[in-house]
Amino acid sequence: MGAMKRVIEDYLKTIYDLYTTEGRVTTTALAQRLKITPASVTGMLKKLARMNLVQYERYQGVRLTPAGEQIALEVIRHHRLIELFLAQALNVPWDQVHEEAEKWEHVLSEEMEDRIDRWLGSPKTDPHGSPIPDKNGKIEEPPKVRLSEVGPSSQAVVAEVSDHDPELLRYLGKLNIYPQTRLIILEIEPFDQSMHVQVGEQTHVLSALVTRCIWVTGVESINRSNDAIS
Amino acid sequence: MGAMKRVIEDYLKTIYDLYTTEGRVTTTALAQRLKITPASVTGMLKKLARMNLVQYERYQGVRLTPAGEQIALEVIRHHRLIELFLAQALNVPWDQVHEEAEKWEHVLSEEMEDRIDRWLGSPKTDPHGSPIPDKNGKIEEPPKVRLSEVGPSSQAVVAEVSDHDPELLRYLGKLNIYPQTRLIILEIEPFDQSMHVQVGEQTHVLSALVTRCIWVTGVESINRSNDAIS
DNA sequence: ATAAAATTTTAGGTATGCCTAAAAAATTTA
DNA sequence: TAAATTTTTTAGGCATACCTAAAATTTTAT
Repeated sequence: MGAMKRVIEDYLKTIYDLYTTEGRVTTTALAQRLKITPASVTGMLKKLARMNLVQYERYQGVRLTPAGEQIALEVIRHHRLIELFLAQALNVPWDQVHEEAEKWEHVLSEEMEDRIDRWLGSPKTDPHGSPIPDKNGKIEEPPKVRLSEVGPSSQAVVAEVSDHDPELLRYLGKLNIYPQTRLIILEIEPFDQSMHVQVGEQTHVLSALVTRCIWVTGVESINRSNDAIS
Repeated sequence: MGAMKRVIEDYLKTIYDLYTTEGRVTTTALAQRLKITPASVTGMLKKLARMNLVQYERYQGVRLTPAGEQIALEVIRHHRLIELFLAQALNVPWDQVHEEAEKWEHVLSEEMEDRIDRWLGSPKTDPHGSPIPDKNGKIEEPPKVRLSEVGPSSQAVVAEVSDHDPELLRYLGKLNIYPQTRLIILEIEPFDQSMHVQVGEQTHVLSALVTRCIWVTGVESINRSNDAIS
């Protein structure tokens, strides 16, 4: 039982991701993410439960067991190390590294994982700012909020950016918005929540669709009457 | 028809290899290489024939069609580029690159293939001296002979070394025998064909098992009475 | 040339991961 | 709270790549 390594790893990784972002992992959500039918998901969850990788009760959703979580974190570590390696070693643009890492993550040996980690100097985050779990599966999730939650007249630093849509990443790249970039939130249109944001010397207007995909830390409001805004 | 990319590519690659080294590709030989039963091979060959990747007639062995050969050469190109990239970018010892490349070769995108090729400067051979097919599937096989075929009192240059056995590669590494290494064949024991070979300043005795795994070019006999051998 | 041996194929079967359609359970709405 | 809706599961199937055992064919030996 358990021949198709790739499939199992994709289930566990996706369950981990849904659990940490949504809180609850439903059959339908998994089916959508994995692009298969809910019926197939139910069948597979039973198998994963028999392998002690997930805790599953009918109609109650799934959770990872410690064994399942360990595998999920290993795959995520692979994924993020590969993303950063592709970006740094081969100069692959940040909007392309995700798709490739989706495939490489399942075939990377421990030995190569270690070598890549050493080559990169044991990095803490990938090109999108996502934290890289360490060898023991420990992952540091620093507190962060969506840019869409930040009020006007404040500043913040980009922590992480959604990595699934290459189009979004190319757009942000054009705007010079990357992890670590300092943003100044000038004002917010009440009508559609679009946000006037200053990046370096330039000002951009970001739609709510975009600000929801950007996570920031170190939010501070700018109270003093500002000298050179107008 | 044709879901399991990895399996198909492994068949085609193995057929290509057996065809170029043995001349004829039998069901049993394929079964041994792929570590499955001959019955399974027969079944798969029928499928590959229906996909127009091989030419197959019962009891007559297989050959690749042009379409099959193209895929085989693409996989081989992936494999050898990856081997060299691992060796050069990550310092992976030459006895370990093969195993990793066996897995990576099936998940490498064209885009990354190109990037790796450019990073390496469009190399002609992999770490074991095997020629790397170009983008169009053209592969240059320079004439070469097994070291075991070379007579005594001659010199030659290592062209290629069998890459399947890590143990052998570690042994050759210890002896400083790599592609491009100049060898001087001093004498050959008539009893077991073991060969006295000079590498740089050192002399080693290589068993026939080893000399059959080393391919050389530029064989020249050394006729003049030599000054400093004894 | 025929018998013996080896190779290859056929026949029938398994596990896997997916599917559709229908039934069961949970959730939402009125 | 009951009815309507949505979600989830069950039941039954399909293709894939593999297997074993037996039959067919080819090759080798005498």
